[in-house]
Amino acid sequence: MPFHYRGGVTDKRGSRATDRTEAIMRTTLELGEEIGYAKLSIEAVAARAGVGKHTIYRRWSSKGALFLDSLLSLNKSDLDYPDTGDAVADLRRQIHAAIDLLDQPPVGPLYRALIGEALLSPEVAAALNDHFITPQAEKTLGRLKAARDQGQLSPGFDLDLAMDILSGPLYFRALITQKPLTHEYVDRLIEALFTGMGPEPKPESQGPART
Amino acid sequence: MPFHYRGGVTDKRGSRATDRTEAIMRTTLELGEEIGYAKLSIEAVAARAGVGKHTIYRRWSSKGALFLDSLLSLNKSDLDYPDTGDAVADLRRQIHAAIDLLDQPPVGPLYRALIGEALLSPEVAAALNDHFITPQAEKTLGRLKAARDQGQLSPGFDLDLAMDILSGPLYFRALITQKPLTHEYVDRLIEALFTGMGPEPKPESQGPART
DNA sequence: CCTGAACGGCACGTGCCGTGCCGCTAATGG
DNA sequence: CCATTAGCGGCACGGCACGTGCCGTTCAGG
Repeated sequence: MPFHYRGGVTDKRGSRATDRTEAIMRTTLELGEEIGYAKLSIEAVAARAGVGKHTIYRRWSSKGALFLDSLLSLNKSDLDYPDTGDAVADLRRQIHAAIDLLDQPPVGPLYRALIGEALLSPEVAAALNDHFITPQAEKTLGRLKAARDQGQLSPGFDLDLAMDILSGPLYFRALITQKPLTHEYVDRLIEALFTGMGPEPKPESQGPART
Repeated sequence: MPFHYRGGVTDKRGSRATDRTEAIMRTTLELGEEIGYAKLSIEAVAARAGVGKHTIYRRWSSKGALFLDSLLSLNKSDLDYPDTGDAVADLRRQIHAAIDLLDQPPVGPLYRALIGEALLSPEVAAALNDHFITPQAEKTLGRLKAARDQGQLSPGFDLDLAMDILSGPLYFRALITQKPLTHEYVDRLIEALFTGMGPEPKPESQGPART
């Protein structure tokens, strides 16, 4: 069931409506993979899905809104965090899972396009933040906070900044410089975050411990 | 003079052609600020600039290409790096200048839209990388490399990773979470990069505290 | 079974795209 | 100084997708 900005919250729609909704989103992803988001048109989705354009416009206010819902409908597992007691290991595992999902085909290119659309459309940006970016960040922040409360991180640990340093470089690579995201890169990033890349040469290279 | 993907490299165009080119780019920025990039149309630019559509299409292959050139034409100083001998201070100064230019109106919203367009158009993405992202990164890498060669950084210092950690969080904030970029934030980021945010409370100093 | 909301199909007006043509302008080279 | 010619503004065109209106049909809930 989509977030569909238009359409009431009541949602007493029956099975027929649900069928249409799912068929439209499925077709959207299908066409999106084939021709790319930029060339995607609501007319084409309607035609292939065997649906009237009204049926789409009744549910979504724009191509971006439709695409956002379609993509998020894939995010079944929702990238939930493990909590094994070892915060760094949990972070590592979760971020590995995130890049495997979000940076690889078929989702990767579509997610990339979705962010592009969000940068051009404030409505899509707000919806993307509310329904994906923020919830995801909350999970990371929650895990970090638990670690701090358990004494695994210093009391003054800046959760938000750590969050940015964990996510920022990944988005920067995926969206801007378009270099590959690998597990190895994530590991280097995490190590750098915790041990620093100090102006003075580091005493020991490997391991999370420093000094 | 624009990069204009179409149009020969010979460029024996006279002053009239240059006048038109500059007028078009000026009008593009003007209209872009007024109604936003998304609603910008080449027809509207042509009309306001008092120019035929051909005159635009002769120079640029797309709205994105025109917009890219128009924006880059503002980047006079090119965000050149100082080299005072203190690498960290130089980095700090340069990044402060960068966010003052790129994240504040009028450039901020336009640059944001440009990246959105780049995420939807491979051609624009390639041109943006070639003409701005990569050159800018090279400058940062060059400054870091000089610092490493001078012994201010450890011999094994990962230049590329440091580059990502310096840029990534800023783009992440500006583009994704849409939180403000302040000099104070940049300072915290730089400190975290070099000193780390260690898993265990740091022995000396009071850690990467906010302040 | 009945009723009404939702639906598919079709058509319409609108806006912008990218291109072709036409007559003019102005920079260039002899 | 003038002839040449590329570049130019203006206009029109076909094409496409948008978003909406209408009409007859379908189907789920009462």
